[in-house]
Amino acid sequence: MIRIQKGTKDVLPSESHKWHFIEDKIRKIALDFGLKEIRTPTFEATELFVRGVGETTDIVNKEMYTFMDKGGRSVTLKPEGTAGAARSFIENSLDAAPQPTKMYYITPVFRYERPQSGRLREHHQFGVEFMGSPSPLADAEVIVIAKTLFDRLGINNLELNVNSIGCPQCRKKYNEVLKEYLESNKASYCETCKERMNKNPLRALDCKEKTCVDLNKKAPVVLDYLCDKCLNHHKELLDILDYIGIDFKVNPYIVRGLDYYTRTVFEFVSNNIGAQGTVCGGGRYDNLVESMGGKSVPAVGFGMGLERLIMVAENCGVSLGEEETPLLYVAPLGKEQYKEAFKIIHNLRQKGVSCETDYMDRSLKAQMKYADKKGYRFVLVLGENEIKQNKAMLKDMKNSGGDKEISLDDIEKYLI
RNA sequence: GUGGGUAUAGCUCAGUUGGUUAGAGCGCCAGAUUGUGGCUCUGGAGGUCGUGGGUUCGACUCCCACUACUCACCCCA
Repeated sequence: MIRIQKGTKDVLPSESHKWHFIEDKIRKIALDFGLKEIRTPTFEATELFVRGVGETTDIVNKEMYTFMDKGGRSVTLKPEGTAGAARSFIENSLDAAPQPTKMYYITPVFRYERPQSGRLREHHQFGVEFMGSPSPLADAEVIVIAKTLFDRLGINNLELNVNSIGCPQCRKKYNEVLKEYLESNKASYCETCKERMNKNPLRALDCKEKTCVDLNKKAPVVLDYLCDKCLNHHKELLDILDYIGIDFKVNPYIVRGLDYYTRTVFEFVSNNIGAQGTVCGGGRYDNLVESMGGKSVPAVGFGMGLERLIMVAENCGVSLGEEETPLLYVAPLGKEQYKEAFKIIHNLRQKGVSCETDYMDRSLKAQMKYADKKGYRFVLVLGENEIKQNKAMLKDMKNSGGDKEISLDDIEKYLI
């Protein structure tokens, strides 16, 4: 038997309705917020992600699905959604349309990692990208979009963490000070933090080791090193969030693992889906479009892991809709009635009625069981007499008193 | 890439100090006076006990290796 690939998942017929439910909510939110969907290819030139996501990131260094195609091109399965959206924005001159450009997508993304709870090699993201506005109102609206989805799904136990990592100028200054502090306490930090000092000093602040946590309490904080413009941007965002009543926590330790972020970074975190608790992560990326060869276009966005979202919903008892059930099951009694049953359902479907009949050659009793298990609301029993008289009993499966005799000519009128 | 745990029916799991035909519940199929679902009862199908070695008269059970799954680290949604 050939088995499914490591870190990938089937969405089975019994659970696909959950995805439809969430996708419907997302599309409604897109309408409410003025977002249009963008669909970019599943694979792109490897170079796009190397330059977009950042050469030093783990995603690019060890997690990409990269291969040579038959024409000798190096291509990569998208490891995130922003780079492709930015590429398309530039390539199609989307800045020629009224700005800002507000886009969303629902897409699979691929990363070669060791799977664990809440982490897959192929997962799906709902992403939002706002291109063209430097305003903290754009940051706020992006955050509100994510929050609105959680609210409309009934998920209310996520914590919003907000931080600013400044622009390249103030971040550079901060990185030096931080590195100095880390180095001066190097002996006391854990092994992984010692490595982080060179690779990505900010990450050391997020360490969970007790000794590191204690040391970090005295470490310099990014917010103290922001330039005036970055600090104002940050303050304005917090002010807006406060003003409209969005709960959040300023968390100077949150750091995103993609190089393109500037200023605002944020996460919605859950504490009941295991170690990988970040359901949504995003922030501002004011330099990405320009660095990829476009104009200087400020932007802000997020990615939300849909598998994680479903885990959160299920772990806190939130319903993700119900399986849709069809309307009418037509049960033929014998060989002579099968063709007539098939014709009846054929005609009803032209009128938009969802219906089904048997072709497993089952007894009436077995057909009744089948109709019950599949959740049919009505069953029409079709025997020799019924066809002769052009009348049959319509059985109401939910309410046994509701059975009635109907004409076979206008069945659809009786299906409520 | 590193560490821990697990592997028996489609699913969830029992299986005694190693003992001969490997079990249960759920699900699936069929039946309970022959044209009526849900509840109940009866029967049936379905397993080379993850794979390969080893110990033993005998291994689902003990040992080793491999593989897969899983949780965690790193990192990320």
